[in-house]
Amino acid sequence: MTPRSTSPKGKRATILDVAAASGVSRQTVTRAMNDMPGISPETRERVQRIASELGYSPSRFAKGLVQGAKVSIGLAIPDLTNPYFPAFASSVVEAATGRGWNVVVDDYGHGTGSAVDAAARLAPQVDALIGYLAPHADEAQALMGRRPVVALDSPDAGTAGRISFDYRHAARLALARLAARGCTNVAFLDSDQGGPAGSRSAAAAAVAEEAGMQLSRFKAEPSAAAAKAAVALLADRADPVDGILAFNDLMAAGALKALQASGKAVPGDCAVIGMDGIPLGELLTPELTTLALDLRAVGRAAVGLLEGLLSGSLAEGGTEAHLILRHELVLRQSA
Amino acid sequence: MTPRSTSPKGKRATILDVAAASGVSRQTVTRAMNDMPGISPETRERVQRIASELGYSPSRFAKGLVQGAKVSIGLAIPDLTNPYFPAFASSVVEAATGRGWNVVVDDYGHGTGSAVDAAARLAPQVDALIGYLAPHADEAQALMGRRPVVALDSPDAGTAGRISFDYRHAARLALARLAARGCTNVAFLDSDQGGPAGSRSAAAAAVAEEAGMQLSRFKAEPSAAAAKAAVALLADRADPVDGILAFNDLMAAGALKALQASGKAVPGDCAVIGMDGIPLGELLTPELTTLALDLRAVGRAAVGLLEGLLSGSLAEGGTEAHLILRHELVLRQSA
DNA sequence: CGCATCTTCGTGAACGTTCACGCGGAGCCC
DNA sequence: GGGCTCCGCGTGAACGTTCACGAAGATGCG
Repeated sequence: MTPRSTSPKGKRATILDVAAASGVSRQTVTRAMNDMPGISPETRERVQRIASELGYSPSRFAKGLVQGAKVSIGLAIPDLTNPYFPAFASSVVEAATGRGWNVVVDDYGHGTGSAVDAAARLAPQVDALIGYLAPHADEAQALMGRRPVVALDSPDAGTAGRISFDYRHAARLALARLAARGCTNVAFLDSDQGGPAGSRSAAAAAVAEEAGMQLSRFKAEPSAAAAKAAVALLADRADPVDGILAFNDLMAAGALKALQASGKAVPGDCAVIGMDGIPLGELLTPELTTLALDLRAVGRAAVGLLEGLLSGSLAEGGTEAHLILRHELVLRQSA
Repeated sequence: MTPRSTSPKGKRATILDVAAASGVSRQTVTRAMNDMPGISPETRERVQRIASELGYSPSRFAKGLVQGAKVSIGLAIPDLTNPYFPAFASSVVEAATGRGWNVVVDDYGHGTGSAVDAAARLAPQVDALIGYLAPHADEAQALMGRRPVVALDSPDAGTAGRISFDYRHAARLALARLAARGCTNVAFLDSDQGGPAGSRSAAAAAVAEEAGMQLSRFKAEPSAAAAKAAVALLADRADPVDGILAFNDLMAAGALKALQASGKAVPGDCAVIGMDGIPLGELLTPELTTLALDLRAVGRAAVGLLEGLLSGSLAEGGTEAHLILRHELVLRQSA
């Protein structure tokens, strides 16, 4: 098949190998491979054929070194298994691809790693970083040096860019809805992770206080299974809750399962509102009312912010590179 | 803050800038940055401080060029929005990270792109490729040249590695279950995408024929919403189906919604079996019986295969680098 | 003191590619 | 035929880093 096959284990073919085998110079090989002008069609085709036979593919390092790199960004995500993050990642990848950038993904959720590990892995590989980095956003920025970092949900981080969410606004929408339904004993089903997680429940607590509503708080791991177990305990109490606002849609899904298992009607006996608006919500029974985020907008915003920072058009200390997005209440069946 | 700050728009600081500012040579800077021996603690610390002040971060291209690259692999995925793929991607990322590799993700589903576009974007950036590439796996391998490609669900592709699934086995499990439940009018809810998609329905048809079962076939886009719409039409027919085997879990979820909307009991009036075993299935009502894949095993297998191909320990033409995985029937409520 | 040894640091070379420029020959016009 | 342009192609330089080696000074030992 291959006339002069380099040994499978030997060094990769370089442009010089191709040049020698073709009887031309480096530059002509370059012209052939990159479809540049200044080369005869026959030569181009011959060189391309020989390159293919030799299994030559140009070194991305050499190319990047001389050409000034294609931008590649890192995406640090806690857990691709939680449906929220792929939805977000998808929009980031789309926006980045549209700009001709590529995306290196690191999921630091499995194992015992933290966001810092992900940042450390990504830092030598990328020109910029987007990620859910709390509570280690500052360390991540340090690892990246001058290169821009966009931290999500870390409103107080010292990163070049930030995207956070107006949880007060979200809590207001949700609690108003629950109040309108006549709920009087509402629980916030919180994540037991530290970090910015707290801001969701803190906002809910503050808003409840403002509104004179009573709001209890329960914690569980931010997974459907853990939420289900936690709500199962909750449901059998003497003083049952009649409304649940969950940390995220996954936990809300677990809550629905638990309520259903204990024979409670949703939203009749207990209304449930989720948070973030992942597509999963529509498939549940009953369909999940949720504080939805325009997930594609989040990704677009993150990449757009990064673009501004990379190009330097956003002043570094001057204008705030801090976007605050708002949730919107999507009414479905569960509340 | 920064004594001699390079202008925000100026070229990035190089190792020479750091060397000059520190009054030492390139090599000493290298030693300081990489924690190599042969440098005094004071010098090391001083150089590191100055490097940090200058915002210096080493060029990954220059580094890769001289050191022989860190492996980075491409992951081409049709649609991160479909929960199956993140589940798969997650395990690939985990396995790759464990080996010190990094993963460049390309989602070619949004927009009008095909797997070829993804491969073309990834090819200059990576040392190897994993992906759902059908029906263009061969073009992808061509774009990658000698570098190994592991194609999933493309059993006949000419790629260096392949991972495919024993759909006959899966169909046998599912149809046997439906038959045991007494279903006599079973439908296969198929994806309308071409490619290897066909092999799922073809296997089901063949197995049904063997078993003397009747099996009709309906197509829809492989999304929950489209499946719901398709099944809604199905449900009102004179001769209603009493069992549905779906192309994937997402379509099965849509089917559940449609049946529920038309007042049919699941599994009483119509049993439903999904395919692939994504976590979503457990959250549905009724919980979805499905042909589950060990998703983490799939990712591990793909990365492991790639490792063998990269190291050359798998002969190129000799032993088959083709893994065939089997689904397993997970009984839940829907069938 | 003489010599070896260790520590600390610097210099040439190399990695593989593209960019800027230069050179020879063919064709054209006057 | 002289000069011009255009086509096809080749040569030095540069990108930023690390590797291999060597040099200068300090230290130790007999």
